[in-house]
Amino acid sequence: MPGQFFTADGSAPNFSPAIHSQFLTSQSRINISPAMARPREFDREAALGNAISAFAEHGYEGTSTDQLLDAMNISRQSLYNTFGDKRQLYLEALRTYAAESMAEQMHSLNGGTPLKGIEAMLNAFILRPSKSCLGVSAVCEFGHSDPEVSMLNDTAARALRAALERRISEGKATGEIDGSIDETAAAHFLLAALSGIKVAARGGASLEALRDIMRMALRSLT
Amino acid sequence: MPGQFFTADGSAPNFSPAIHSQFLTSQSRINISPAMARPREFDREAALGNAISAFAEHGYEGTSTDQLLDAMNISRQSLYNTFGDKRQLYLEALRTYAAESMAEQMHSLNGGTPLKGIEAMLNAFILRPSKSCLGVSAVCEFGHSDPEVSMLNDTAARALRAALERRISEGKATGEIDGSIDETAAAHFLLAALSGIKVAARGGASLEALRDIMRMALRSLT
DNA sequence: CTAATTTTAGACTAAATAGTCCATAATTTT
DNA sequence: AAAATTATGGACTATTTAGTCTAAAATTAG
Repeated sequence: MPGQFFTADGSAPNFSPAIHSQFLTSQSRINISPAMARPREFDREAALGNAISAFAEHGYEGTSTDQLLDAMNISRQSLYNTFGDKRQLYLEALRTYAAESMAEQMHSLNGGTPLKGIEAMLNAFILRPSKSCLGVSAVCEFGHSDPEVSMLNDTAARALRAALERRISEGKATGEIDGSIDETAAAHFLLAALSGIKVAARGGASLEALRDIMRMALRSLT
Repeated sequence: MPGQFFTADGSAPNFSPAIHSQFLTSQSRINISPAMARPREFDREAALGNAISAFAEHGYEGTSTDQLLDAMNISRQSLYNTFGDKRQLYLEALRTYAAESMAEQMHSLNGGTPLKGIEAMLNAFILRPSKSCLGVSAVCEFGHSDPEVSMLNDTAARALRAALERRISEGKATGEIDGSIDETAAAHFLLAALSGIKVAARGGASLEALRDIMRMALRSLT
């Protein structure tokens, strides 16, 4: 099928344009001539997941390209061909991490009653095997000095706060959450409580300590 | 006065042994021979303070020696003579930052009623001109992978939690804080709330948002 | 099979980085 | 004033880093 979009491993073309448009010229993945190329041997998603872990563990500046190659189990050339450069890889890692963790959090948040949903959202992180969060890492490393990084973090935070506000309103309506609470304030607070849990976990806090934090945070809603 | 301890600028000898013993051999600040040397022209504390700001703003890996020189306003040689190397400078910065912020927090915490003290402690960070915290930065950058960094952070956290527990007990006794609250859990929570405020501030949250977080955190105590 | 194309591994490059060295200037005791 | 000593600035070095290039292997269409 000449002229068709193509990915080596047979997976979906995956042309989220915001992500990949920048690579198109240099990679020219559009096939015009007849002969096909050797397909990619590694799993792009898996490699990206390993990059996410590496960056979350050591930060952007603290992760060398050699470390990335090692963690991702791909060759140097594959990294640059597939992900552009270190910064583009980082931005894609952050974008992907934000999307994935957002999906998980939304899923937890929207299950059960409003209060149970909020509890599940906080608890989801506590139950996670890895205790490092690329989002918090990025905020701490860059503050709001890097516009692209900030944009990704701000967008994710805004979406999560909006979802929290909706759930809090709902909880107020059912009486599960104190009617005098301001939704915006509570949403800010719960996001901060989640960050607090993440920082504590990153510092080596016990599961019991993390549960303490969660329980006390929930107390403020009733 | 031969054989006497000496600091160039006439300030106190400042031999907190835990801090400086490591430099003694390489610096040999003990004066035996008669002639005196040129005194240091820069203010050690001020230079260290600037290093703290630089590290807090960009992290350990993200701050180059050139950036440090620039921020501290000293020469390359002075940095290495006075502080050892980049890592020793970082550790001293972290140690000094921890001591100073601990002193401030203790001061706020122990003023007024227990609840007012806790509020003042949280509010102290909100009111601070600089919104970056070297402690949180270090935890996020290194997790608990670096023993020396971890030790400094853990010690500071333990001390602050102990102080919080005492104040919470006091508040329970006076009835200002709900008697059913577990001191340890509440101390864990308040420290996490402070971290949450710091991460939010680092991400560019408004003062109003930070106050929201503080108010909601205090709500959980009553 | 052959041609076309891309992956992979590893050599290579240019820049940045941490840390050292050296000559000069400055300061204090004798 | 002279000697001793140390701070300073800048040149210097060795290492690491991000990123490029090359050559061989692999894979698929024709």
